Parts: sequence; C-alpha cells; structure tokens
Amino acid sequence: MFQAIADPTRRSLLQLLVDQELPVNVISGHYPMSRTAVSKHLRILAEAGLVKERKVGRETRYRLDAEPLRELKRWLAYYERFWENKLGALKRLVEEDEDENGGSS
Amino acid sequence: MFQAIADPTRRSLLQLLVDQELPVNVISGHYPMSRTAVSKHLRILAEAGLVKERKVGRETRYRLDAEPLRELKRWLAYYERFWENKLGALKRLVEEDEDENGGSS
DNA sequence: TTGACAAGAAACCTTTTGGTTTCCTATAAT
DNA sequence: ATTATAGGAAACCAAAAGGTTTCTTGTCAA
Repeated sequence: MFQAIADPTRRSLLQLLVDQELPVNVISGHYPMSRTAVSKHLRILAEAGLVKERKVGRETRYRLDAEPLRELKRWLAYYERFWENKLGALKRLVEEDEDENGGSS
Repeated sequence: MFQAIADPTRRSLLQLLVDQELPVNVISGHYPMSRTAVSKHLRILAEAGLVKERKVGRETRYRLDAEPLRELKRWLAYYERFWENKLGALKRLVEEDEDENGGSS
C-alpha cells in the first residue's frame, strides 16, 4: 500500500476516481502516457485494494476504495504525537522568550 | 516524502529513531545490511525532512522529525470521508435489514 | 458475420532503487 | 605522531519500476 501511493500518477488516479467510476479509456485520456501504462497503474492500485474494478460489457470500470487507507491512518496516528510534542516544545520556548522580553507579539 | 516512507527499511528506521538519537554505527547494527546501505536510507529520510542529523565528534547522530508527516495527514484527511461513507453505507444496510426482521440490538 | 473498439498480455527498453565493496577524510585515543 | 574508528563518496551491479509497442481476445454495432 505504501508502495502503491508512492507514485504521483497513482495518487492522481485515486483523486480522479474519488467520486466516479470510469473506464480505462476515459481515465487514460487524463494522462500524457499510453493507455497500457495507465492500465498497469490501475492494476497496482487494485492489488493494493485501493481501487475496485467492474467489467461492464467490453469495458472495465474503476472506482476508488479508500478502505486500505485506514491502515495508513493507524500508522500515522502513532507518529502524530511526535509532531505535536514538537509544537508543544516550540510553544514553550516562545513563551519563555516572551517572558524574558516582557514580550508582546 | 511518499517515496521516503514507501520502503519498509526506512519506515523501520523512523520507528527506531522515535525516541532516541543514535549514531549510524548503532543504527546499522539493527539491520542485516551494510552500514553504507543504512547510511543511504538515512540520507533519503533526511532529504525528506523525516530525520535530523547532528554531528557529534566523529559520529553523526540521527533522530526522528515527524513534522513532514503532517502533509501526509492532510492528504489522508481528504480520503477519510470516503471510507467513512463506506461504513455509513454498510451501517444503513444493516439497519434496513434489521427493520425487515423487526431486528433487535 | 464482419468489422470496430476496449482493454489486458507479452516482450522489450531505460532509469531508478537498493544494495555491495573499496577508498578517503576527519576525529579520537595511545 | 601514529594508529584506530566513524562515516560519507564513488564506482559498480542486479533487480524492480515506469514506460513503450505489438499482439490477442472479448464484446458491441452494421
């Protein structure tokens, strides 16, 4: 999953498929690369579960499935406290500084 | 940044450096690869801003800087509603089903 | 039923990635 | 001063990633 979202084209695809189900043809129209290339990106996204495919007649339509991003959120949540700590530390520093100067901002 | 966290070794490095500042030597001791390889991973993390380096005598110590993950959080936040929608849709379905059966719970 | 069209499969190419080994430089320790 | 240690730099390599073109297959339209 981390790998899947590492590529900017693929992130862009997720974005595009957020609220619409589209066939490969239409999707690839949005990109400066071949249909086949886009198709391969879609496959990678599908393997990561980030996109669902549905066959409709002779076309394959894709839509977003954000579910797997839940895992990313859990991963992130772990680190959240560290950037919050940092802000906390910075804030304390600024306050000390203000005290020293009888500071105004 | 997305690229930086795509590699499992690098994610592991972040984890390791969460609450300690360590020199390359010690860090690379945790991995089955050469010191140089670890060093390169650290450089990539540093370029993404995810890790800060500090020279102390003849060693270079690294520590986590979670700040750039903020961006990831913003990116994720956008998609959060889509997996929540999914849950919402599921919930509605279950409720409909319960209604049909005169459901309890 | 014949032709057009959508899209995956296969083969191929180039660049990037993750790793190695070998060398070099700066700082310590004796 | 000399030797040992920490760690980056350079050159190199194999495998994976991102792309291309060509070929097939399955479905729709005439």
